[in-house]
Amino acid sequence: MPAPARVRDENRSRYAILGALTLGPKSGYDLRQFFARNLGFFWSESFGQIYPILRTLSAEGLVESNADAGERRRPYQITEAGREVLARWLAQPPASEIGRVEVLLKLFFAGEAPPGVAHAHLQVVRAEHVQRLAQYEQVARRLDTELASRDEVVYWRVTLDYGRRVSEALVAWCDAADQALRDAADAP
Amino acid sequence: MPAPARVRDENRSRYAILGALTLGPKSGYDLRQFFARNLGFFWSESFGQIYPILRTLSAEGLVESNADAGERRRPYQITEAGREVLARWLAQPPASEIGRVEVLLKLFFAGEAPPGVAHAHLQVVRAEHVQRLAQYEQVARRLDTELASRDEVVYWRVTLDYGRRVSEALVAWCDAADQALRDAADAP
DNA sequence: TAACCCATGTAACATGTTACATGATTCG
DNA sequence: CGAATCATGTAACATGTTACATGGGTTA
Repeated sequence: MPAPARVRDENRSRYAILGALTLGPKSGYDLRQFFARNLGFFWSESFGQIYPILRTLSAEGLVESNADAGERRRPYQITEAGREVLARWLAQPPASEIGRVEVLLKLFFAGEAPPGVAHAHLQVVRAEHVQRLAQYEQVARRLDTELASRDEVVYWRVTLDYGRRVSEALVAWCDAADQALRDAADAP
Repeated sequence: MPAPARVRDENRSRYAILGALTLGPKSGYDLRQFFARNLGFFWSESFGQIYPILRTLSAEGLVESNADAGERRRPYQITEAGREVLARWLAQPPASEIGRVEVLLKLFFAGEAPPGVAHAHLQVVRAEHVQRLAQYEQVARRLDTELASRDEVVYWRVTLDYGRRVSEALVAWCDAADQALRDAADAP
């Protein structure tokens, strides 16, 4: 018998999965797609997390599945107990982000790198956020049409707006930073 | 004999430590403080990482220490080989950030939470970034005075500016999001 | 001398991704 | 039928934090 995959209470992936299931029953495969398609830039889950967590959530009675083991698809749905556990977590103050921003590490020490490296990195970051902004516009259109009537749409718009504002700020930052590097190179 | 702590080439903490050592010799304790004080919002390292990594870097000849084992302080300095390895890493394109933003997860599913939760979360985030902005101003003053003459200061300013712009964008986002939630509550 | 910071280090745990194994189904 | 995709699942690895153990130095 394999050791039961212990999953602590604080594990955020648990709650991400419970949250996704409030929008309708989903299999492990569906969950993966849900995160990739709807929250890709802010959250992701891999199969290596999803399947074990679904099993423990099921053992705890927070989700359930009608499908028998071995069946082709095993969609899970959230239980009433699961909704309560989720609601409690949602109400806790959010942990502050202590992100590790690789490009900033590379820029901070860019004096050790060949010249031009900082500029190249800024171009990469800029292009990425320009592309994100385009994708956000697609999502915005969906929120204004097919999803506009849903109660939760205001929360989804707010989430989207976070992404838009951050990406806009970072595009502007890339431009300003590039200019600052040029100025410093001109007047040494 | 304990199994040697394997540390892969791609481990970013290695390079963060090498980078910090380009600014002068540092012990494990110093390194921890260096990250906390200078890069706290963008990068952090814990002792559990620092000490084992210092040992492997030393075994690889990328850093060295004059102190004997057991001495009170063991400051390490980067070697020429270390500088080369670091420079190679710095020149690689930065990995794109696939951050997991807890507050966005909580807002996305806030329809499942008691009313008022979203508002409370936004206030927490707002306060945090207002505070960050104040700290950034302190750093800005140091960059304009004692550190102004250093060659690398332009890179440090750029790093700081990233933080400023993101925090400013997020304060504005909190205000706008709060307003949007109020509007939605008024006109249901 | 007791309390507190400095400093190094380890072990246990938590969390997460990647790569693989396996097989069903669909579609050209 | 062969290739691609759907779908579940596991094992190995990578990375990281937290909590603890240990002891030297400083100062009230």
